[in-house]
Amino acid sequence: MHDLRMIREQIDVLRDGMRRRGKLETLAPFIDRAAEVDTERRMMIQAVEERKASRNAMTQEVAKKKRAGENADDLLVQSRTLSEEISKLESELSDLEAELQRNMLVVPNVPLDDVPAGGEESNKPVRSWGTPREPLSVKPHWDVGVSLGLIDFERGAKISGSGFIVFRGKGARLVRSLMNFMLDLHTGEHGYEETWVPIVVNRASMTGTSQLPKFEDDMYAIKDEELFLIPTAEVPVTNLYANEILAATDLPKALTAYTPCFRREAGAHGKDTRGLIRVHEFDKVELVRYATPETSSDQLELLTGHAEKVLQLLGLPYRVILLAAGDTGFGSAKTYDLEVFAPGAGVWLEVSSCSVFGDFQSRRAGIRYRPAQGGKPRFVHTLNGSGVAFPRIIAAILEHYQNPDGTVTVPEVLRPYLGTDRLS
RNA sequence: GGAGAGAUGGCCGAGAGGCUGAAGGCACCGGUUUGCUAAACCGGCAUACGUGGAAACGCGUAUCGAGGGUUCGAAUCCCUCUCUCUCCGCCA
Repeated sequence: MHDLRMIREQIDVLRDGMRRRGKLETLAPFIDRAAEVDTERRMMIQAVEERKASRNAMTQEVAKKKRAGENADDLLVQSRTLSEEISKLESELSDLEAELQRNMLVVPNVPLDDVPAGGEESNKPVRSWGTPREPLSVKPHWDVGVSLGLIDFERGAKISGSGFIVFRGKGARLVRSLMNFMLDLHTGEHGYEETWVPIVVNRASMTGTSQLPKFEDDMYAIKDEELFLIPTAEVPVTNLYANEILAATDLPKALTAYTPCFRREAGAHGKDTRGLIRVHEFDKVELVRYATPETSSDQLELLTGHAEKVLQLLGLPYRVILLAAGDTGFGSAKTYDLEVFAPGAGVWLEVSSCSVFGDFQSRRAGIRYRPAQGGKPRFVHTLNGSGVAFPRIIAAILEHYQNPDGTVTVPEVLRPYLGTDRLS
């Protein structure tokens, strides 16, 4: 955990941010307490360091006397007393730091100024692409997927549980095709470096990208190991440069990764859970960018465009929603959701969430860069977005491309990967 | 899983209780000099926190894998953990 200090001038910014999220009432006590603790902490640091300074002086003096063969017993006694005081004050100091951190870790990021205040109802459609089919004019994907032999829900539930999916035949190959198509696009056309990362990470990584401590219940943990299954490749990929200082010439840095993602979805039972809409394990290609503070807003537009490109090439109608402050994720400063229309289920499905985090994650994870003219290291800004999540894309394909006879036309870009132009 | 060795600045590498934020070298940056390049020489070159300052920068504290301990004092001694390497076992 790197840098969660309360900067006194920031209190108003934090409070305003929480107000726009509609969370000021619940979070103000934490912010106010953090500010108090921070003041105490600074005083404590001074008290400790004063004593250390005089102890150091004594130590030098002792060394000098010893070399000169003089007696230093009085200094030894004084120094010992000082050391006892110091260790007492230091333990108080570490209590204060723990308390500061506890308070700050539960405060979400401050939304950017152009993020609408309010909750979900204030989400703002930004643009849309393509023409959706008539709602409920086709069969839902859970019917077609099963009847075409692409998805085996029962056996997924049998071997793992509800919300775990088995794809078979062309269905399985479709998953593989999506992975290759998306990675090829992002590495070939959009300049991302492909990475292949662990899907099990430690607590520090989970805290670095701000999944912890808030969302521990949403994660699968490996018993007795302090390891977690990742809910998104954002976690391992963003943490790749944790506690490092990058060169200015490294920025912007663009990384992509395919991974499975694991989410317990605690408390989400019964809501939009049919078929492939909400599952515990799913696949996703993720886009991660590191940028300078000056460029991060533009980088969000760029990254969102890269995710949109996937949907355009797949020919799936979608819309882009700017999330209101209250609906924006914990660590995000601004988020665009990409939703595709699934005409069989009759719903818009979020397939990507593109966010800029400012220095919220990089402070926690300690990701910095050295500005070009050799200045002090600064925190990078981090961004990420799905590019994109598979199951809902598969749902959309099975519905949007469904023919009257129940077969499904394969989007052109996938044909080379899937080896067929029709699922039947 | 068992046995052993190790972890020092961007890199290499000394140091083995006090005078070490850390020798020396390399890399890098600035300068001098020499037709250019190169070389030589001189200088600079970690991070964080606290504090003062408009700033330049100053002062203090901490940091030799991490955390604890011993000691007046720890890179140096002790303990725990993590990671790396070698050998053995097991294994996709």
